[in-house]
Amino acid sequence: MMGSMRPLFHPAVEDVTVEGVLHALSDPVRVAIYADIVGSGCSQNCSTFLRVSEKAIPKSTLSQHFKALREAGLIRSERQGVEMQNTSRCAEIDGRFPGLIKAIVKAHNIQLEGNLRLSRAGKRKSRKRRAARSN
Amino acid sequence: MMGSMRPLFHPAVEDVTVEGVLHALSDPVRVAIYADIVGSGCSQNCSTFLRVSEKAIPKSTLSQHFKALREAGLIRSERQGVEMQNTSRCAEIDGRFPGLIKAIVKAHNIQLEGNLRLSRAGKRKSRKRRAARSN
DNA sequence: TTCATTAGTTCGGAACATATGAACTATTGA
DNA sequence: TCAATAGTTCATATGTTCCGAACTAATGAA
Repeated sequence: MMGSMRPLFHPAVEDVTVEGVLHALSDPVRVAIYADIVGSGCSQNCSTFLRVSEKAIPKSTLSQHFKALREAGLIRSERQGVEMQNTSRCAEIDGRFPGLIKAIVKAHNIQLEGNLRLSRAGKRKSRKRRAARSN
Repeated sequence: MMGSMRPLFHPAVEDVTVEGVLHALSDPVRVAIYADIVGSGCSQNCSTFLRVSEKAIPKSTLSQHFKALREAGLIRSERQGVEMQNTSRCAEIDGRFPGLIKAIVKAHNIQLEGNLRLSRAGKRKSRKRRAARSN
């Protein structure tokens, strides 16, 4: 039987807001997913991310995360057979907010590298000491 | 009687996270406040923002917003007599995440201009039409 | 000192948001 | 028609945010 699922909602670029974008990317799982989609260049399906940064994500939660990215205008999701292809809309968004996406993804990668360095060094929790030093 | 209030908590730059920054700035009131502090160059007290973008903000809520900006590492707050001076830490953050803050503030200003243009044009709610066009 | 004023914080509960297991829909291939 | 795969939706438990009321802190005047 031919399915008649309504197509997913995608906002027009003009309706994309800075707050919306920042909120969508303010979740560690979502930035990780998004940075990966942007970085890979090609489209990715949801299940690729059933584990993200060493952590398992339930698929209902993943689905919500993709919805959040989609409704913020960050990705475009299209069904391709049994699975969903998610592609970044960063070119479009860059037209409206030049440099924004690039800066965020870059910052995310800088942070990732820092975390790697720390965990290689053996994570001797120095956070409190640093905070104290700074006030 | 001399007060002995514990100084406010400020994270060290090394502990500032992208997610933290994005979350703090994903609130329309907070980006507006922050963009203003960054844009003005000089430090601002809280009460300056009892109205933000045409809207009154209760002072307890404002206090929470400043706490959020402070704990994300975006501003430094210091008591100066009876009031609080809030200064941007964007130079520090730029050292860790080059270009991030500038891109966000710029995007916020682009969006502000767009809103102005729209409201001058008489807001004939064209959002749905645009969304439909885009999917 | 005591009081009033100004500026901001904290508390508590209501309103809102998010995460996730269970049940569902859609597509494909056997 | 059925099983398998991929994702969505729903209900709800858990978390977060907002905001009025009550509080603390500093200052200046009486």
